[in-house]
Amino acid sequence: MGRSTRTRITDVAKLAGVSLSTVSRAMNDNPTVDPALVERVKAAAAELGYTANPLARSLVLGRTQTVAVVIPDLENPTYQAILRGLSRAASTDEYHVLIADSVEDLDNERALARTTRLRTDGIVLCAPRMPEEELQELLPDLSPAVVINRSPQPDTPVVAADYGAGLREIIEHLTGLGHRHLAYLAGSERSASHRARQDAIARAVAEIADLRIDEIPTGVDFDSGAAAADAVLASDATGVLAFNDLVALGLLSALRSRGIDVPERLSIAGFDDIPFAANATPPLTTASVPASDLGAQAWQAMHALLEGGRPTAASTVVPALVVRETTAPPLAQP
Amino acid sequence: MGRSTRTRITDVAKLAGVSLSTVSRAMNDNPTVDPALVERVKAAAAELGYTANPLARSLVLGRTQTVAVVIPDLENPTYQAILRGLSRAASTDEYHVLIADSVEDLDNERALARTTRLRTDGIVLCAPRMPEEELQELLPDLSPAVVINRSPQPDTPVVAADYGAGLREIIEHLTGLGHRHLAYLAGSERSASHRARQDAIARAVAEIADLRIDEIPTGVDFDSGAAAADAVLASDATGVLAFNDLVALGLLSALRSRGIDVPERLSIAGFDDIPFAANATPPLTTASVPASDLGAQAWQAMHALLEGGRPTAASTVVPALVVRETTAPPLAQP
DNA sequence: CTGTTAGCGCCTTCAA
DNA sequence: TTGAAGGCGCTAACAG
Repeated sequence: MGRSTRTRITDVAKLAGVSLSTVSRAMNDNPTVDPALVERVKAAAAELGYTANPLARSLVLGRTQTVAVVIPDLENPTYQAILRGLSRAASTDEYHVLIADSVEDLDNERALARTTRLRTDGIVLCAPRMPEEELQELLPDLSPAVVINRSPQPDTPVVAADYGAGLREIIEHLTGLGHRHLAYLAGSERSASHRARQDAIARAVAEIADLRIDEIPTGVDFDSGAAAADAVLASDATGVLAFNDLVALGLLSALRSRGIDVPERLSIAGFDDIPFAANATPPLTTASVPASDLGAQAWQAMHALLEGGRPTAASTVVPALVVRETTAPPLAQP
Repeated sequence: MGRSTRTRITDVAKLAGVSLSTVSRAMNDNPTVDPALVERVKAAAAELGYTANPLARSLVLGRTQTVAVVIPDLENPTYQAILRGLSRAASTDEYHVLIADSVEDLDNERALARTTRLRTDGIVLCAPRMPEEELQELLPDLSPAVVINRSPQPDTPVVAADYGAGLREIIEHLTGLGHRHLAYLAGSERSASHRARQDAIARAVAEIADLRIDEIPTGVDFDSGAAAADAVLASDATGVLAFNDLVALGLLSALRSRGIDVPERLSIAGFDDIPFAANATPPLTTASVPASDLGAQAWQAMHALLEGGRPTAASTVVPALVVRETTAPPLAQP
């Protein structure tokens, strides 16, 4: 790099007065080299500022020390946290991360996964809205791969948050406060986490007396949440289960600007516990998904695949209910 | 990838009944190939699902179609936005992004920059707190490189937000409202943007009658802002210039929980316009730094370096004042 | 323990 | 227009 062409292994060999294979061996700490030579070689390498060209090594070794991460949207705090956890964990093991943001474009997603995989040793796929069959068709071509937040896969480790369990905690919190009519602001219909929540809702409705939960199709971002305010009010629900914190915060903001008190008039619970959830006004009750842990665990699974060779068991993280100030008992009915 | 070893160029050659050089030429759309052969080769390639191994190409072509991005902290919304803008712009030009999060570790930062650069065609360095001399020593080894949010560099394009101009706008906004005693919550002393702001403050104090601005060492995150509440109150300032939105929001939160009204009792202005600034309560007045544009422009500069060969002029983005509801005229003095 | 040789998979002169 | 041969920079058998 820099101005002239980089120094190669032969330059070091020449300076140290040995063959290039000795240099290679010495630089890789191969024990079958005379310690005196090792020293001479390393001195020569240091003098020339030599580092082996990683590309050439990759080609011959068949590994790049790099993994690809495909993320649907770098703007979403949850995916940012996953990326961060993954990136930091990987760097601990001296691996690099190639990042691919599909910008929520499903077609793009497959292509990106395929092409980035070619440049790396493995891929971590975070594609919550890819149809299941498409995923199953894609995964064999991607191996070794790790998948985040999807249902279990045949030959691929899955690292997922248990959205159903998290939602159940929230529902129990609200029913415990006395709520019997809730609204669920549904995000993307196609996501696995949405299905997990629907299951949790169905079970809760079956198990908890008098409980009713209306589903309101909404979206996944702040503006969607704000836009759902009228529908929420029309539903007469006394508590809201938002698809995620962004939606909850959007709804919260829209309600406040209409002069509607939260939690007095309406309780709101989010999901994820993004950084600002705790700093909202009022602070948001939510289920905390340790997204950066998800990323770190995804790396552990990938690392096991890469070094160990055998897939680890699927790992699940359970969101923790965080009760803050957007939930309270419902108003006494007249 | 997948189970067996990938198909190589010779497999395609065999199936198409041509030499491997013809396959190479055909796949790269070299015009000196018989159209009939091109078709036959591409059909064979398609049948085998062949794609040239990017590693091998990289080695022989001397380019990886990848750039490295070094970021001090993937948790910071500004850097996230820079990464996002950069990543999306680069993918438009068919480039990949290798990401390196130095986790605010300065030693790490240099090493990371050097090693990731070896695997890529160029590097975008976002290292606001690296000492200037260290940067100047490092950059020649990194070329081609682009630097974000630093003062101009000898042979390296710099893409920067004009923090001084942004702060000046905020100061004028506040003095226009009648404030004459402000507090500046300083972030990291070593960052270039901090120096730019100090200059802006010095100029403003010299030019605007009766204006006084106290500097309070604070920090760069939410908690630092919250922790500065007492110092701010003790200063008797009527308006606050926060180092960034995180600090402003932290201060805002701490003041509210002490029952102090913003903006009635104290005006607060942030900096950056991170996603939640608009949704804070009250919505935060700030200077909007289009961080994802910064990232996109950094890519443009890098792309020019990579393809064009010559550095582009330094580009600067000017933050735009966004007046929301945390600033108001000061209370009339008794 | 060290040097020579053969690739990793591909692109690209050089001849034909 | 096509094929054969060399080499990108490195590692790993294979001899010595």
